[in-house]
Amino acid sequence: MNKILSLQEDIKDHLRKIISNLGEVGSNFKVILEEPKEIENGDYSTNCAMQLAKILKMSPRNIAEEIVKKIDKEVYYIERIEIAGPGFINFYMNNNYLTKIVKEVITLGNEYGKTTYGNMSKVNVEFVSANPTGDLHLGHARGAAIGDCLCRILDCAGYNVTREYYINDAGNQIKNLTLSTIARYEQLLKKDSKMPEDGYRGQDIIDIAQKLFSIYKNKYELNSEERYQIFRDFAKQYELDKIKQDLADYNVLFDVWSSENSLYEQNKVNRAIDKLSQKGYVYESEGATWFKSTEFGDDKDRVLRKSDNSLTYLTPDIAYHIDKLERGFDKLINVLGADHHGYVPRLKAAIECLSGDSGKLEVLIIQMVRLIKNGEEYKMSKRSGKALTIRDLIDEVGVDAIRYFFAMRSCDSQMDFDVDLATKKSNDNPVYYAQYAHARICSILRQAEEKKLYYAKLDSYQNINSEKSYAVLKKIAEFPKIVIDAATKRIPHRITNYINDLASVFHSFYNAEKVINKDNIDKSIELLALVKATQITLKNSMALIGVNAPEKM
RNA sequence: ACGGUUGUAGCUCAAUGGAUAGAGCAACAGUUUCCUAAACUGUAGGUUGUAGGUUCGAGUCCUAUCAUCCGUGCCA
Repeated sequence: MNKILSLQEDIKDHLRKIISNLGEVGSNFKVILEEPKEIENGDYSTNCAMQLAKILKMSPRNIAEEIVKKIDKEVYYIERIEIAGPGFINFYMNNNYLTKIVKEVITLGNEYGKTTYGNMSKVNVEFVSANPTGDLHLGHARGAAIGDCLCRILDCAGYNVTREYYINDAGNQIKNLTLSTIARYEQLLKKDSKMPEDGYRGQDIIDIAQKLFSIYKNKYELNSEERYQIFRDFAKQYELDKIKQDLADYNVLFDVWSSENSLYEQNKVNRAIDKLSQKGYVYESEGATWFKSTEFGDDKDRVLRKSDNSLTYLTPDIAYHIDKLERGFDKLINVLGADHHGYVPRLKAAIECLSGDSGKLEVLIIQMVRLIKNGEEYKMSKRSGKALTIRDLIDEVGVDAIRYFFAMRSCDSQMDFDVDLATKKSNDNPVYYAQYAHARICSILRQAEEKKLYYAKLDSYQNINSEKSYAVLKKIAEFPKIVIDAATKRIPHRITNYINDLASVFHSFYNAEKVINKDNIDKSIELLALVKATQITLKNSMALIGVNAPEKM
C-alpha cells in the first residue's frame, strides 16, 4: 500500500478508536474517509458524526466537536480540522505529506498501481467466444475491449487471471458454414448450386471456396462424407485463424482456446446429461429430452436433446462450465452480449444442479452497439454478410481509439458508434488527450536530459508546493485505489475516467508552471521528479486499457 | 403481456447514499517572444423522464408510471 493510502487508513483507525471511546456504536460501524469534490471542503472528510447522531442520541455537530478534540494532528500530517455543514469533519492536510508519493512511484516504476488485493485467487474470464463462421464485428469489438481491459485490471489488482475463448466448433452453425462453403465451391465449378436457406453469404465464404478450388480443382465435385469433412475443417480453421489474427491485432490475447468439439471427444457432454439425469432432473417429452431447470429458478424447462436427436446449444455449454469449475477457478466471469442475457438463468440452473457452485459464475452483460453511418442506423447481419468488421474498424479508426472509446463507456448502457465521427474527427477522440499528455511529458524529460538535468529522488520535496502540483500528486496517489475499485466492481470505464482526470490535472499544471528553469535548478529537478511520477502513472493506467503511451506525437 | 438494461446540459457521456450534479463536443470570450496550442483559462447552458416513498441527506435505494433497447426458440 502506498504512503498516502496507508496514511488514510491510519487516520481511519485513529477515528475508529476515538469513536469507540465515545460510547457503544456496534461492531459493524464503518468509518468512511472520503475525498471531497470541492477543495474548500478539505483534503479528506468524514461523515461519521452524522452517522453517529442516531446511535449516540447527540447532535452531529456536538459529536464532531468531541471527535475533533481528540485527534492527534501532528502524527497524521494534519494542518487543521474544520466542522462544516450538517456535521462533516474536514481535514486540511499539511500538503508536504503528498510529496512522499513521488519517490515511491519512481522507485516502483511499472509496478506502481499493482496490489495484492486479490490474493491471487483464480479468476477465469470468458469473452468474445464468437462462432468461427465469419468476421468479428462491432459488438464483438466492444466485448473484446471490455473483457480484455477487465483482465488487465484484475491482474493489476492481484488476481490470477485466465483469459478464455470458447469455440463453438461442433454445432449447427458449423454445418451451415460447411454447406455454404460447398455451395460456393460448386458454383465455382459452374454448377447451379443454391446456398442453404440461412447460409452465410459473406465474401469470406467465397474466399474459402476459391482456396479450396485452387487446391482441389474439381476433385470434390460430387457429394461425399470425405468432402464434407475436409471442407468443414478447412473452413473452420480459416475462420478461426482470421479471428485469432484480428484479436491479436486488436491487442487481445487469450490464454486458453477451448473447443466444444473436444468436450464431445472427451465424452464430457454425455456425462453432463447423465449426471443431470441421475439427480432426477431430466425427463422425456414430445420426443425430446428436457432439463427441469424450473426447479432451479428458471422460467421454463429447457430442451437438452431435440427430437431430431441433436443437442441444443445449452447442453455442451453446461459441460463446458462444469469443466471450467473442475479446473479449480474461484470465479468464472462470462462477458456476454445483451442479446444473450435471457440465456443466463438456464445455464446457472444447470450449474447449480450439478455442482451447487452457480454463485461462482458471474455474468457481465454488455449492451448493444448501434452502428451509425451517414446519420442513420446501419443494420448488420452475419448471414447476409452485411457487417462492419473489426478489421475494417482497425484499418479506419485505429486500435487505440477504438479500445479507448469502448472502454470509456459503462458496459450497461447501450451506445451508438458513429463511424463517420470516429474516422473524420478522430483528433477529438479522448485517447489523444491522454496520449498527448504522455508525449508532452516525454518531451520535457528529453529536453531536461539534454541540459543535463535529472529528476531527484528525495524523501521530501520542499519546492513542490503549488495547488496545481498538489492536484497532480493527489491524483497520482489515488491510482492503486482506483484499480481495486475498477476490478471489484468490474467497471473498466473507471480507469478511462481516471486517465482523463490525470491528463487533465497535468495539462493544467503544465500551463501554469515551467518545469525546466535555468534560474532555479533546485526546483527544476524536483518538478522533474513530479513529471516523471506522472509519466509512470499515466503509462501504467493506459496499459490497463491496452492503449499505447507514445513518446512523441 | 412478462423479465432485464437504460433515461442526467443542444449532442456523447461521468458522478463511493453526501456539501454548489461534472467533463468532452457544439456556442461565446481570452491565452503562444516561454518545456509540444492535439493544450490552458473563463462565460453560457439542468425541475437528473414523471409521481410518490425510505433518511440527517437520493441522480444513486424502494414502489408506481412513461419512454428506450434486449430477451421470453426443440436458434446460436
